[in-house]
Amino acid sequence: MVASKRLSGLEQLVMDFLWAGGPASAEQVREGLMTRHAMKDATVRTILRRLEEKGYAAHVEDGRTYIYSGVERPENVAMRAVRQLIDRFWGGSAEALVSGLVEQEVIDRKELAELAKKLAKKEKGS
Amino acid sequence: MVASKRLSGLEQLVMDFLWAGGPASAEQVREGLMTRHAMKDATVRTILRRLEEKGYAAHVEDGRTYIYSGVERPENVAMRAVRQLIDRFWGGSAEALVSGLVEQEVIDRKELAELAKKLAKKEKGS
DNA sequence: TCATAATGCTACAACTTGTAACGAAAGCCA
DNA sequence: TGGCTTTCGTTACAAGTTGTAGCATTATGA
Repeated sequence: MVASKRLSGLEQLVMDFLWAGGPASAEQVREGLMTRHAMKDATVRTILRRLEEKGYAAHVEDGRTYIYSGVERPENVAMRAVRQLIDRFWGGSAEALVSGLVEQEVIDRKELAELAKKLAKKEKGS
Repeated sequence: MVASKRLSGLEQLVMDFLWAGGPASAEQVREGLMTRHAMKDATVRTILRRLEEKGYAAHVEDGRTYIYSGVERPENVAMRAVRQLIDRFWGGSAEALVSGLVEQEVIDRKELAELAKKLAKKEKGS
């Protein structure tokens, strides 16, 4: 199943935690997010359950404990999100997005040139 | 005000229409979206009103008719969305996003190189 | 003045979101 | 072995969002 439904703010927070920190139990998630967003035990569990329902997370059992992790790698989720934006705003052209990044000075022309060069080399290498 | 709240599916559809087709009356929006999503007159109006509340659209009056249009240019909205993704998934590095686009073959190495060259030239020109 | 067109105001059921209580089962320690 | 603790399953619930629209009001032109 492809994780495609939208995530709420809290759901995003939890997924980010899992993506950044790797697999974790409900309690570990709760502790890890403590400072940024305090929650009761039951609340974290609800969020994790919903993330499973939406297809973003899954768990394996370690004794009596559920260990949750992201189903897909974040790169894939991220890329799907970017593709959607490209389709919606740049008519499907990734080049147009890159141009936009340069025009809006999110990325520097020089750096882009360097990067392009580096990536071109990499091709020969692989 | 900065349009920052999330848009629902239908709200997105309507904004896309306004962005693509320029300013339009409620009736024009309804007709324009007819095939993709039929709605009663009152429904379109509700959506347009909500888009105004959320700061995405605004209207001017033409006689008794309201003409709606996007408050911000789509490029800006798009770029903000992309930036958010970059922060969330690529730790704020636009370069990392571009690398990802190449790795996932959303954009071709050669094309990127061409584009980078073209953009570098453009700089001198401007 | 009467039909028409456009807006304003209000409503409402279904779904989502954040928050959590309560209870059951399963180990662990005295 | 009988609680105490941990962990999960089930259920709830108010507030907000979403899609959908009815009805009243007000200009406007014939």
